[in-house]
Order: sequence, then C-alpha cells, then structure tokens
Amino acid sequence: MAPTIRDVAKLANVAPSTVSAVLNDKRYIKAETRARILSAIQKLDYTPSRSARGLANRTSGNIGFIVANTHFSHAEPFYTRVFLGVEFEARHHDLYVLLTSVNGKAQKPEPMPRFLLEQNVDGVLIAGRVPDKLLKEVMQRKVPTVLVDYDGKACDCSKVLIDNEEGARAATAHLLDLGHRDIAFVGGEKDHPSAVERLRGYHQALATAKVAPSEELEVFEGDTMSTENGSKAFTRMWKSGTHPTAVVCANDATAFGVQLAAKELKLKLPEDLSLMGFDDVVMSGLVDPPLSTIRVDKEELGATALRVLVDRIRRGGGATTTRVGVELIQRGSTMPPREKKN
Amino acid sequence: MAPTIRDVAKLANVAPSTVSAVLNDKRYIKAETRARILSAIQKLDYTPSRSARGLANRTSGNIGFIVANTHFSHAEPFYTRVFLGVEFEARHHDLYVLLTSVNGKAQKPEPMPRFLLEQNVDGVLIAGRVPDKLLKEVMQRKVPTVLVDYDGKACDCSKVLIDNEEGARAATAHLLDLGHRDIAFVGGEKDHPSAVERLRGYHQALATAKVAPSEELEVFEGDTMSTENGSKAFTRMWKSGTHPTAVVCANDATAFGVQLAAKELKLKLPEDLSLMGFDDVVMSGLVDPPLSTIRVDKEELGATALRVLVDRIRRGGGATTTRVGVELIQRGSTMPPREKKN
DNA sequence: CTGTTAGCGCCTTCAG
DNA sequence: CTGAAGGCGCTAACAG
Repeated sequence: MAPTIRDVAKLANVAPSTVSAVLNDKRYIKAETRARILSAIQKLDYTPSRSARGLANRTSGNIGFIVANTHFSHAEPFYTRVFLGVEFEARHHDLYVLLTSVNGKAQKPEPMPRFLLEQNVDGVLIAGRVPDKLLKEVMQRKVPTVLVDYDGKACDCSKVLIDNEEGARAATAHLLDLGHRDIAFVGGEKDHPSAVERLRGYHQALATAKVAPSEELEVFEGDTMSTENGSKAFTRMWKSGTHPTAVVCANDATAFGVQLAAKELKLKLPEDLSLMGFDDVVMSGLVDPPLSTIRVDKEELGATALRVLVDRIRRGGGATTTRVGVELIQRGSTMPPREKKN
Repeated sequence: MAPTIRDVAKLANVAPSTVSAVLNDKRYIKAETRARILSAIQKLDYTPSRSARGLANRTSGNIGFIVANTHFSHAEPFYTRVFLGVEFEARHHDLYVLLTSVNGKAQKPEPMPRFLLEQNVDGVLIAGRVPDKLLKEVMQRKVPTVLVDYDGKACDCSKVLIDNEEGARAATAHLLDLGHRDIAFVGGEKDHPSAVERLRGYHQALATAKVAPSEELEVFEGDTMSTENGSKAFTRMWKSGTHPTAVVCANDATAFGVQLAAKELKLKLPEDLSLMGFDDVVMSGLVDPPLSTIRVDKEELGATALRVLVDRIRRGGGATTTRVGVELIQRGSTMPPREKKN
C-alpha cells in the first residue's frame, strides 16, 4: 500500500541503507545521489513508518503524561492546562503525548501505565502528586522522567516546580503592605510539599516584616487542598476565637472555601477579611469578590517540563530542578484592614 | 533488556508463535500449555512491545484527534472537553489519542498531520470545522474517520453530531412559552452547518407557534461564531430599528457578544431582552445575568465519537450518523417580556 | 494442538 | 561514498 523505503531505493537506484542514511543524516552522501533520493521520496510521498522505525531503533516518538485523576477531573482546570502546555510544546519536537491518569489516593496498588509496559514512550512526565510507590516503580524502569509541580522527596529525577515559596511570600507581603498584621494561613493537607513551601514563604514574609507568627493562625484540614477543606479549616479557626483580618490560602480552591465559610459567618468581604489565593484558576476572576491570587502560568509550566524532558532524552545528563516564576494578581478580595478599635 | 516473546517461549518450553497465539486468542491451546505460558509471562513481567506488534500487524493502538486551532485555543473550553471525553473513553479500548490542531482558516494548504503520514493511527476523529481540502485528503487515505460536531457535506464518513435543530427549537419554544413574540436569531458565520441547523430549529418553533418569521430578525456577521461577531450583528440589527424582546443565539459565545452589546445600548437584561445561548460552556453560568442555554454534554459527545470510531475500525461497516441529545438549561437571562404598550 | 519459516519496514554494522 | 546482510520483536502461514 504505502510506499516503503525499498520503493524509494528502487526508484532512486540506490540501496535502502542509503535512503535511510539521508533520512537520518547519518553519513556523507554524494550531493547528486542525495538529490536523486530526495526527489524519489517526494515523488512517492514517502514517510517512514513509525512502528518500523520504532522497532529498529527502540524509540517511540511518544512521551507519557501521568496525572492523578483527583487532579484531572473533567472540571479541574489546573493540570488540564498543564497538559495542553505540554501537548503544544511537544509538537515542536515531533513528539506525541500519551495521557493516563492514576488513582491518587487508592489503596490498591496502581498498575503501571500501559504505555510504559509496552515500551511505547521515550520519556515520562508526572504531574502533581501520585502515590510514592508508583513513582518508585516508574523510576526503576529507567525511563527519563520529569516531575511537574510535585517535589517527590527521594526521587532523584528532574523536576519542574512552581516557585511556591516566592509566591506565598509575595502574597503575604501584599497583605502586610496593605496594613494587615493578623494574617492567617489556611491549607488542606499539611505535609504536601507545595503546602510546606508556601507556608515557608508565608513565614519568611512575616519575619521580614517583624510580625510574630502564631500557631493559632495556621490551620489545615483533611488530605487535599480542596474547597471543602478550606472551608472547614477556616470555620474551625474562627469559631475557636482566632479572628485574623486577612488570610493567605494554600491555593485558590481553599480560598473559595474560606470565602464560602466567611459568608456563612456573616463576614463581609473584603471589608472584614482580605483573601489571597494561589494558582489563579479561571474561576478566580469570576467569583465575588474576584480573588486576588498568585498566578501560575500553567501552559508555561507544562512547556518547560517538556523541554526539560526532551533535553534529558536527547542529551542525557543528570537530574535538574527548575522553578517557574509566579505573578501577583491583585483583584477585589484584598484591601486594607478596618480601623483598629483602640 | 526487557523480556521478549522468545524469553517467554524458552521459559515455557514452547515456540514463540504459541506464546503469540495465547496472547491474541488466536487458536486453541491446550489448557496445560496455556497455563505454563501464562505463568512464564507473569514470572518475567512480560508485555509485548507496541512497535513490534504494530509493525507485524499494521496497527498502532492510537487514534488521531484533529481539531482546528481556532477552536482549541488554550481558553476555548468546548473542544477541550470533547477531547477529554475521547481520551477518557479511549482508555476503555486500550487506545491512546494523538492530538493535532490545524489552521482552520489559513490560506496555505494544511500539511497532513504527521501521525497520518507515519501510519501511526488506526483511525481519526475530526472535531469541528476544518478546511474541506484537508477533509478530502484525509478521506483519500482510507483511514477510518469520524467527524465530530461538523457535518461536512459530501464527506461520506461517519458523523457524530449535536442535535442542533432540536436544541434551537427548544430554545425558541422556551422564549415563546414565556410570552415572547419578537424573537431574533443572532449568528456568526451564516453557512456553517451547525448554524444552519440551529436556524432551522428556530424556524420550526416559530412555525409551530404560528409566529411569522422575519428577515430583519435574522442577523449574521463574519465567518466565525464569536463573541465579537455576535456583538456586531446584534448592534447592527438594533440600530437599524429592529427591536426584538428576545434573542436566540447561534452559540454561547455569540450570546456573550449580544450581552455586551445590549449593555452598551443601555438595555437591561433580562428585563429588556431575554437571551438564549447554545453549548453551555463554563462561562455561561458565571456571567451576569447567568445565561439560559442549551446544554451539550461535551464529554459524552467525545466518548460517543470514539465508540463509533472503534466500531468502524474493528467491525467495519458503512457510514453512520449519530445525534447526541441536548438539554434546556434555564438560568437568569430569560424572563417574560415587559407588558406591551397597547 | 504446536513448531518452523518467513516476513512486517527500518536501521546498523561491515565490506567493498 | 555505497551496497549487502542481518536483526529489532512480533505475527501469520503452513506444515506436521
């Protein structure tokens, strides 16, 4: 059916291996025969078959993208955007992206993604948190791997991360600049690497401003950074008598939770409470009041990750860590605190 | 490195072809030897290589997804959702999805997607409108193809379409039920197949209610169904003296355009003007007033398309057309018309 | 019911 | 600088 390398060879009066050589720039070919071959290729509209090439030189032309399904529901926009960023950048490298999602918190051991079993990828991107066990098993296969937005400890592969510390510092500094002094930090899962880094940034900003931190002002709830957990954590803090004038949230989702809880508690936003998110998902610009937040360029995150991966695949080399920058987005959820009664 | 079928054969004391046979359920194998083979497979943690299998039986295990980039910008949510629906369903069929976007309206001839040139897909899904030329060229390759949400005329492949006519009829009927009689239709590109069908549904509803249609009430603008074109078309109509009490839009994007234009014209929504969209993108629930619209289940659209494609690939057969249903979503942008001055 | 043989289409030695 | 030969891992056809 479709022309093969032999058809081209025959038409150009050369051996298949010579055609292969010009296809892959492998050895010097006399200009004249090269031209003859190229024209034969054009005439036949020939393109090498992916499967054949893959079998011969053990390369698939694909990369795998693994993401926890808890982070990739049809609604959740964050990793969807990261994926699209990867996908888009992949085209520039003649790579396709095979997507798979795994159960983030399932008890039963996660099966290895099929594309890895079938040796159908040249490298793997792992986005967000996935079970440590899976991480280890993927590493064992010695496939080039890059972690995206998840600082899996004891995983000595390359990582592309958000500058969480800097983002949280900026968020907190913004509130301090407005005059706030009682600033809470509301998170979900406490030991999530990103949450840890963001909390650290919050602490640094407080320290720089010589504002004493306080245990009561740092609340966490549950094992994900979700709206529900944000709501619960804030409500608990508020009802226990701790009343900050501003809140830095672990991410936008928790911020929405705080927003809901605050309304429940009859607090007026932003007058009674200023709120900072983190991520800048689409929703953030659309809630009332619109959420001030730290913007993460999700497509750029994905694109960078792909570039790092390609570099590892083609050039090899050791594990690297890259941080992508963030940007403070001031919207309507932050304002100076009310006058102090005193 | 990784075990091959020969390793398995050796361990199980059989020939490679026998292993292949059990792998593919190709012929009767004595229960005992089959068991021996299976246990060898397990012991070695063997999975056939995709490339090798692909070369041997000319199948890639991939399907291609082609979409016009004008419909797949990082912001546009519609086809992104369709894609995710496809992707999700594909897992149930052990298929991966290779994505590519093409220039929708470019003048220069679109190059054939690489996955087609490399014979790296078993079938193709084409989402939304793409250049006719490309459509034809894809068809010539005789790869199983399914068109999604685009009724390319003179393209005798299978199609999975939205029930546009029914949707527009329901939208219009909803406005008629509220008491509206002067109902406009605002669209972008006039000869887009979907727009044509939606206009037809609008006409049918009017006819059923014995409301005479009017040329002035049907306006189109530009060559895409965009916010901008919706805005322009409505403004033009209004300024020319045609003042409906309600508008059925070709899709949500044009509805947003009408909404903007209406505000510009100092019309209060929905009191002065009721508005119906079509698609139900995320934004629709978040604008002010929230948009009443016709919901299309985008994931389902994608999933259905994939199933139809798989059917064509595995079972063969002729071209079919499938319509996926829609649902009226009543939000805040529709209400009865003001009392008539009379 | 199972083994042998011969490719699938490409790439990579190694001679010439 | 080019051609011939062999193999990547799997499946298909045909014997037995």
